[in-house]
Amino acid sequence: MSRILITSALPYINGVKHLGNLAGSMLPADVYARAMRLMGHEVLYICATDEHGTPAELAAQAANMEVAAYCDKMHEAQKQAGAQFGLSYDYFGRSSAPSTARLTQHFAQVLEKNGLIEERVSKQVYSNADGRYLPDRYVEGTCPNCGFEKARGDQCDSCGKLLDPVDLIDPYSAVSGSHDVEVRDTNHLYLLQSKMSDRLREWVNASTGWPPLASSIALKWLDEGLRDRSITRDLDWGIPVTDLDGNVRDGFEGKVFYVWFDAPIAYIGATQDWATENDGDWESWWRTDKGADDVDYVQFMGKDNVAFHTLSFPTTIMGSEEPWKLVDQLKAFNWVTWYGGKFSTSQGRGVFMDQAIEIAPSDYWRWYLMANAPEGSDAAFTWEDFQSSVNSDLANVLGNFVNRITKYCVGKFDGVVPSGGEAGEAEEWLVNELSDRLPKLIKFYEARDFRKAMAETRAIWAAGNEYLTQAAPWTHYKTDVDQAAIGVRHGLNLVALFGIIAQPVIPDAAGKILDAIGVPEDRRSWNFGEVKDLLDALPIGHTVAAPELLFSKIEEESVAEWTERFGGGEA
RNA sequence: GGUGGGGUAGCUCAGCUGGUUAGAGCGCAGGACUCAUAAUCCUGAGGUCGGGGGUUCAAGUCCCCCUCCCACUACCA
Repeated sequence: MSRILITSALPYINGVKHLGNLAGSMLPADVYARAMRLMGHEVLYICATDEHGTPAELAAQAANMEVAAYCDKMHEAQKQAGAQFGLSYDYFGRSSAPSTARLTQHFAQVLEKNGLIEERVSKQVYSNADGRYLPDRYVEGTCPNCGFEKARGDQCDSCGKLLDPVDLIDPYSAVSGSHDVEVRDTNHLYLLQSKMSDRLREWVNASTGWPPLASSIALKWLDEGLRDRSITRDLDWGIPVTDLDGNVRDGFEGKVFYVWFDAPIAYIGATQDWATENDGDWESWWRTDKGADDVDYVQFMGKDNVAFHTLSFPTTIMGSEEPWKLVDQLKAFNWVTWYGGKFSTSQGRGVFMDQAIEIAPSDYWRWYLMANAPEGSDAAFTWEDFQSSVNSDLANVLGNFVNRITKYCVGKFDGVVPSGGEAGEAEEWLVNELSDRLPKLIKFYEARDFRKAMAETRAIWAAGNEYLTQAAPWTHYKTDVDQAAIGVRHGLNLVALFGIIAQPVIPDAAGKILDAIGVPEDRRSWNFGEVKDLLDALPIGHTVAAPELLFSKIEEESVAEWTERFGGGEA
């Protein structure tokens, strides 16, 4: 038994997330959380919406809403989408909650006291028409290098050169289009990450079990030299910068913390809110002096978030010199690509969570996205693969197995688990197969190797079909009902086992299977023990039902329709 | 430009510190079975492991060069 703290990278507030976001952090974290719970570990799975920053303000403006109200609305929308996908958060909080604000202000003060934060003056473009400072990417103008007229302040999309917004010719606001912009001096707090380089490198080098993707990105940044980052912005929406008395710091009116400073802190804030609402003890998860030293902390994220989780946030934690829990394991994912390109919110490319749930049950998506998780490299999404995964793995291998044996039992044995029969070669083969595969399945889950865990899950399901072919109860039934009975009995127990191992990834279908077969709640955990006993776990005489059809197949017409509707197949 | 990740059977991908005839799923071909969602099971055909050079008794696996794809490049999250 261990205590495992799990967080998935905070989904940003400006819209319902697409399947790439789901596959890269929330879903694998959920599957892992479920598996660890089944193995008897004490799990706390925390997530939250990331609500601060310029895009939130602009999205609210576009929706013609106040930012706070917009965030309220989108938080609920994301919470609902998560619930529809069965994401089993222990708590789904918000980075805009007071808890995170207090912690953020606390960390900033402690870091400044420790000499890791200092105030500096920088130049920033101010738009008079918009009444706001503009982040680099919201300033557009003519590229000084190639003459492209819609170059962004941070980079020219035409020639690819990195730019500084003050170099743009005839700059204008990308928000309003106004050319009434000017460069102003503005003071900000800087996090002196460079001072932490050595400690961070030592820590990264000492970390084991990180995927190469995570450690290589962290080391790359360290090798290039960490730059000191501004952690405040000229915005209204966010966490105010305060002094020791809790008042707004002098000269920081109209400024707030940068979202990437406070977002990871929301992991802690959300845990506090979980504790408040559930009579829990947040300190035992986050304070190493209050019991968190035995916690195994695992973070899930897309590759774009690695640097923040391996460098920026650890700087905050370590630099505080307070006994906060640091991350132990990171699981970083590549992208799910959409017909050769990226999923894109702005261009409406790809499938979003709310649309996905409309066209297929969550289990279908969960299985497909995990079986094809972008672990080693980017993974291509195609409708044909989705169809093939669902039809072959879920409908044919698992669904049909459950269906064939339960219906046969109902038809020939009145739905009662039969006694009798003697174990032979088929049974020996099955025991060996399961004895070999179940430990591997557990190992893959523990190592967070999702593709392999799914392949193993499928292989175990397939072994059930193979066993039935060998045992052939329908053949024995004609001459020796007892011999047919052992095949049916083991088949039914396999149904139960298949449901049990399916729980982390396809919880809805697994629940239906286990309910139909009558496996009580307290017998659904992953304490496998002797394989022989697993095959006789259901009591003789116990009544089972044939569940409703678990998975209906995805027809060609659906694929065609979705391809048409979502624009899949374009270059 | 820099950095990182990729280029392995028709498709999607495994192949850790180099070592017997390079693997899986899907698809395809043939066969078996008939309990089942025309499902399942068995067998098989398919690869000069992006290209070239090198190290080694031995390289998909290490080194160099070339080439193609993707991501990141820090005030976008």
